[in-house]
Amino acid sequence: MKNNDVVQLLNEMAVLLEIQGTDKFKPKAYSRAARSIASLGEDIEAIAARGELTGIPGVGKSLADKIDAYLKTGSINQLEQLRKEIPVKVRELDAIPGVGPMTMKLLYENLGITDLESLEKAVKEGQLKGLKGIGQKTVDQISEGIQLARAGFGRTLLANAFPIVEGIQASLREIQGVRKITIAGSFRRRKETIGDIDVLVVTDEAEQLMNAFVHLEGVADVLAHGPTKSSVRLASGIQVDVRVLPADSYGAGLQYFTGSIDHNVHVRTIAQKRGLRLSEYGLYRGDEQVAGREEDAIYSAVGLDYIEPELREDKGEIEAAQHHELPKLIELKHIRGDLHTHTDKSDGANSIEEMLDAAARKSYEYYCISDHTKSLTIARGMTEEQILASISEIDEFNSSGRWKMRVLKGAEVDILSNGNLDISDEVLQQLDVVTASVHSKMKDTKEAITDRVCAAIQNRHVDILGHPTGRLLLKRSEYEVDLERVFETARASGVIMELNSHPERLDLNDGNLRAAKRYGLKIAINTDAHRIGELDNMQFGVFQARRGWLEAKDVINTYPLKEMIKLLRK
DNA sequence: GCCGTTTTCGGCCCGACTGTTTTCAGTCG
Repeated sequence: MKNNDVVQLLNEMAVLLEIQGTDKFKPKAYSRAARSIASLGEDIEAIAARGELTGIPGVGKSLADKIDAYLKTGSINQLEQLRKEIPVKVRELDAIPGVGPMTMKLLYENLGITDLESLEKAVKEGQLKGLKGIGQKTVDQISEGIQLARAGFGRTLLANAFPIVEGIQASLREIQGVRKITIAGSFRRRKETIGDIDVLVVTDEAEQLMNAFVHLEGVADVLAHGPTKSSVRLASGIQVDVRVLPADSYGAGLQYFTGSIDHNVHVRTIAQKRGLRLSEYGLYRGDEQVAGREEDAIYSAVGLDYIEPELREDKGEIEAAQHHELPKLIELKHIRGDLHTHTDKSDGANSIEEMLDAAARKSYEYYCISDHTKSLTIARGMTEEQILASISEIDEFNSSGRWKMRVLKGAEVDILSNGNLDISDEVLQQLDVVTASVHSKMKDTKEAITDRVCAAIQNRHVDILGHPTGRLLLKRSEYEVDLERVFETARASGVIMELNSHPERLDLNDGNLRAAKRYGLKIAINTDAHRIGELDNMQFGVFQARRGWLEAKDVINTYPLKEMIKLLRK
């Protein structure tokens, strides 16, 4: 997927245009488009192929042409031209906190600095001090920033942010005067990875809170320390921002700090058109506060239905809210079972009984055991004989009455490089749920992988396509696959797409879930649990499903057993 | 460069903090 490349190029152009300084708003338009594409989820090449680039918020005719040019030729003329005029390695310098376009311009024009290396040299030789607006503190900040840029402070998996957030909340709660603590930002929007943690606090003792906050255990660096806004970097690298607001502004603050930025800009523009002004302090007509204490009152005062945080990406949710057409999002309580789980019969850590006991504690109505199959030797995949033995075992479990829920017989079969499955049809037809997944040759061409997947899901025994893009967040990008063709084939064959809930997978992602829904496909939210604790990952799948605008009816494992079975292929 | 219950031109969200300044520009979210 080239989405990230396009994002980087547009961001680079935004900075270069800002350095050029001819038009104040053009760079903003480029950044906006970049953000919009960054949060797409869907493959931008697929969108371009449909000729729908201008359907992306913030992308008009001119940017669509540039993106097209990049996808076709690998370069954008205007960008090459800009790079010639201003040979600053924007992407390198932009990674330094506190250094923006104006600083880059100053450094380039006065000292000829174009990259991290030449900047570091200039700092060491003491050339920076004396430049207009640069004092010792700025030099120190840049010096530290160079190290940070080199270290590359990345994003954090949503699941990994949970314990950090809990720790912060517990510490802040102890501080005198604190009345309310809420985590906003991308964490509240349940994005698959988060860049920082935004904490909103209502307190009677703002100064005391901020002093305590910047001295919390684990704080490595204080980036800002004011009476209403402070910012630190933890030793773990993650940045935490705290905002203090009066109780009367709590709802407005929550709305504002939950974002996303594009969602906020859009809502504020609507407020403006109604003669109102919206900030984190409230919604105002002149000096009079119209709303502010409650978040939902902000939305209703500007004519919008309440928008769930997971939808706040300015991807059509505001228009839907105006027309009372928002989806009624799926919730964890709707889930009646898990259709993709492992045991120690393949590469799981727990026995089948241990997994079933744990699943039963979740009051599931059904639960499917789906261990790997033989060609995945690294996972000790099961042979046909072993699967047959496991089928008898599960039959016995079901008749024993030991577990109230129905135990379903399944397998996660391997899609071989020729598109065949590694288990015979005779065995597959005896299973209740067959999930087919790609685990090998992920670097094949797009055409080869797409052919392979499409061939596999046309096998009439396949019910679910497992983790359809194979990505591992922050580790491995998705394999090249034409999802449109896969969705088309799945629709024709009645195959269900998996939303794998593992925090590193969350595959399909939000944008692709929406695309799958457009194709009329049903989704199965599964944990792919390899140990008891991972059964709890179901919540992350549900978060992602919500970001993909899914309702309970779109997800097969929200249906009662009999209806769910009917939704599977015959 | 984008965009439209003020529309195809003329707008473009809003505020906090910092460092370097005597009133503000730059950066960030």
